[in-house]
Amino acid sequence: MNQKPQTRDPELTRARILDAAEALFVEQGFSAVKLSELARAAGVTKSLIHHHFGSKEQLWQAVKNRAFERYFTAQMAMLEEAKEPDAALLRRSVEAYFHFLRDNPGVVRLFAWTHLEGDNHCSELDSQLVGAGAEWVRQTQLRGLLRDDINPSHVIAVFVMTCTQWFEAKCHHENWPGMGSDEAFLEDFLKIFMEGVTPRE
Amino acid sequence: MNQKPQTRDPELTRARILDAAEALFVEQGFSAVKLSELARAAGVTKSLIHHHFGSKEQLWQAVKNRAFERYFTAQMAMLEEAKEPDAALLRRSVEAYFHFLRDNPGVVRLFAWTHLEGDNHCSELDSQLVGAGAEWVRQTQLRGLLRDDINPSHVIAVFVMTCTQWFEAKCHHENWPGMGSDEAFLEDFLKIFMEGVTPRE
DNA sequence: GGAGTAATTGACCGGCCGGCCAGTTAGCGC
DNA sequence: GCGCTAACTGGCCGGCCGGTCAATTACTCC
Repeated sequence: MNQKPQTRDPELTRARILDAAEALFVEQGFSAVKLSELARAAGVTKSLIHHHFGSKEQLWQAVKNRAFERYFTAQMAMLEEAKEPDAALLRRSVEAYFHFLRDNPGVVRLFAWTHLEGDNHCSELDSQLVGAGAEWVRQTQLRGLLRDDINPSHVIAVFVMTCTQWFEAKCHHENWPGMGSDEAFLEDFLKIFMEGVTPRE
Repeated sequence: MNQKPQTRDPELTRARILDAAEALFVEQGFSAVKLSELARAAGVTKSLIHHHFGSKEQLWQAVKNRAFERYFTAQMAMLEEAKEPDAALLRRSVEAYFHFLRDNPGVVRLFAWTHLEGDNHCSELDSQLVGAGAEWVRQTQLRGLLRDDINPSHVIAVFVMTCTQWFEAKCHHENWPGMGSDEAFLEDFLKIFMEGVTPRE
């Protein structure tokens, strides 16, 4: 580093390291990232990374914690904005979740890396989300607005997983014949999903 | 190697290397696997791996090609066994696919590693499967047995993606409150999915 | 203004990696 | 039986990794 005066701002330094680390870990996964490359991207030296985070592994844990905390906070905010639970709200929630993932592809990739390493630490946060969402579905079922022969957690799981996999596998399914755009797929998924969870007359 | 006589069987050697490689690559991903560990698991030396496959990267490509070819062949066989397309056949196909993935967790993981590295080579094989499946859905729609306002490829995509993500994210969602077993989830998914694709009277 | 601390740096280290090389030998064809 | 080739081995190498260490210095507190 030769241009910026060596002023001290440890909080800013930690944030820059975490930002650079997140970008590289999301793109390449833990093992493929080199600390020398990460240091360069963050504008610091490797020693400083060790000073602030201890080790590469601890930095990786910090990146995941920060990202999942952010995800949790954003989802909780959406949940708390929700009005009276009914079928229309469920539909809007699915749309919002789909658009959130579309706008945050890093989240999707981070989940995939985390699943592959068998790390279920993210459940500690998002199980509260799923629990709250399931309670919401249960209330809507009690009011007769959603069919009540389906496990409410499974209702949440179906749309969360379909949306997540859509964005994880984009490089794969975009070559399948006849596949439509993000919005076209969302529309079709909602047709199936909303019809499937609505009680029959 | 000290016990087995050094008999020569290059086909067997290649198969042993590929088997060991697949197991380790599926578990750890390309970057984290060391050739020394792989050689030990295969019962050969590193030099022999280079002799047969050229490089670590080429071995990884060979592993993926072999695995996706196997997946393709198995799915094609199931497609060709299929009787007259109707809603019951769609249901049985979803069940069969779910059980295939349950019994082959390595396939799910290999797809996830492949997606993360942005490799869409697997599309070259399975786009034929999706095309055939979509044509099958289209015929069923024409007969009035499935609702015809949904893109047939999206019908295939919805169940393929939900099933895949269910097994990829198992370590994650098994901690969500209220979640059921594999079969319980499959039952609920089928309730939603089959109701969603069936035409209303 | 000086002492002390923590932020920050650059050099260095031991370990380990992927790949290569020289050598051995199983086995096949003549 | 011999020549030849490809299967197979063990040692070695240069490069690069994660992490450490000694040193510098920004900055705070007294």
